[in-house]
Amino acid sequence: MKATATLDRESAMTPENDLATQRVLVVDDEKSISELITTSLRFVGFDVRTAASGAEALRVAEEFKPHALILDVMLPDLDGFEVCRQLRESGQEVGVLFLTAKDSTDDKIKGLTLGGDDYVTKPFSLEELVARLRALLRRTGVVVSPIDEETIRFADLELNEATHEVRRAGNLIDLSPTEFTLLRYLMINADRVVSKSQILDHVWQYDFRGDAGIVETYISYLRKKIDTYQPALIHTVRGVGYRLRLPAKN
Amino acid sequence: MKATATLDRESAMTPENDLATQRVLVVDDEKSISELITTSLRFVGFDVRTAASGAEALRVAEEFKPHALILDVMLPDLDGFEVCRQLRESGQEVGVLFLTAKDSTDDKIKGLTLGGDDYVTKPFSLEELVARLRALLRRTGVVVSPIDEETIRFADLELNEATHEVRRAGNLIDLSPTEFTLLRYLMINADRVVSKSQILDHVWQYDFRGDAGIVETYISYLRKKIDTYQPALIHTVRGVGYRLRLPAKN
DNA sequence: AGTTAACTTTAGAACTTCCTGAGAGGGCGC
DNA sequence: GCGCCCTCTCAGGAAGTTCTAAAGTTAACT
Repeated sequence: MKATATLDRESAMTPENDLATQRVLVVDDEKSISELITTSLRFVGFDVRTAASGAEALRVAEEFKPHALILDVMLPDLDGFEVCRQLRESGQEVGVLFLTAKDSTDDKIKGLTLGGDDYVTKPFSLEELVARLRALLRRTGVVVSPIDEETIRFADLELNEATHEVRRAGNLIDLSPTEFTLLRYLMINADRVVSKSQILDHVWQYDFRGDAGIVETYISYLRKKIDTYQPALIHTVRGVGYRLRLPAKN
Repeated sequence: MKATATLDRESAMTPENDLATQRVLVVDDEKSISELITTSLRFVGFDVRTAASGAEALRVAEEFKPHALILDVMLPDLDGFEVCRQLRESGQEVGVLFLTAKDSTDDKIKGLTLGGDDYVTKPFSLEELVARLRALLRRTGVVVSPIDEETIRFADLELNEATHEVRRAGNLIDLSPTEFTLLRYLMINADRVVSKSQILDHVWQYDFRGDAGIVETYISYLRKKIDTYQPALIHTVRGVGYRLRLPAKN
């Protein structure tokens, strides 16, 4: 499931194709987390390896040469920052997306956004993680895939990943973080029906234990903000899910 | 148990089909469930084996090399996720369709829809299960079956799985979930007579306890929606069942 | 032509799903 | 530590769906 890319003539049908595939090393000692991330990233087209400790990460990185690391700050041996430091010292150009606990007040986290790196707090939603990873790779200059634009458009709706701005018919619309992620998910899947449980799985944090009713509430919020314009774009497919679409021809 | 012999179109064996036959391993400790699934999958052309525990699943998988697993999460020994993990660890590329109770809120389920895997909640209808299994095999890149488009067509009827849109002669038709599943079943079996009990077995959830009269009612609903156009496509074969066909006969 | 079984249609009761408003609770910034 | 924004739960009502049951229609067989 890679190579969604337009194949340029030199690389078409050859192993060089794989050169466009971005390599990500996931470092976390919690198996369930690293599996969740790995599966998801593989599906959206990354080449993924994992490591369960700082030492292992350094070992794997040396031969895998990842374009980016997803790196838990809390590791059994070295901490994430130390792994990052040693990696850079050995001359590897690599973007790092740190995973940290929410209550972490570590100063080191600050200032990361000055460099190319970034961090995501646990628990995260998969949509969020993938979006941040892509933004990081974009910043650190690694090749970008076609589905990796900064602005997603559907009809007169625009959503900008970089600025987090959303516009309908040119008018700026203010969305909360959850509303933003939900709208992005709908836009990525424009025209397809997505079920409430798919939405829940992608947009909400992986440890959310409530029921799918929350999705209805947020759809309602979104409609109030974006479907006060004509025509309505968010449609309910009763018993199945929701779908972003233009008024049906006929 | 029901599961009468349903000879769907795609089970007609030709040598080409044979090469493309996909292997599915069904893992469930409830015999009635695993038999129900097995019978159905066999009739739609899959090569099926079963296992009643996690350990057995791993053993069978090793020599059967399935393309996909249908895997109950609740197993007497290892849980479904552990089976999945060990399988992947041993290097087997395999898509997994998990079966879970409706109220299961297991974290591990999350992310499956981003990854290639998927899950179905019990009780399910066989049409649903097969549709999801096919979608999964499509995603994980295993051989593609002949009817593997997102839209199914018959005469001037179109049914799109992704958008859930149904059109007759280009006109959009609004169907309830049950009507949609019933029409899909008729379309998959276009030109072939399907009995009321076959329909009941495939379209309704396996724990439906009512009688086959419901099928007549739903056929009537469908006719009102799709056979108000000429020519009528849904035909009764008295004493046998129903058949989707064009008037041109022989 | 009459009888019977098979099928069709309709009506409506029971149920499910969806929408929305109100409000509790938590976190963050001022 | 106060207020504001955001998240989430819940509950009532509206709308849509499912299913049963009964009455109407057709076909098949004598």
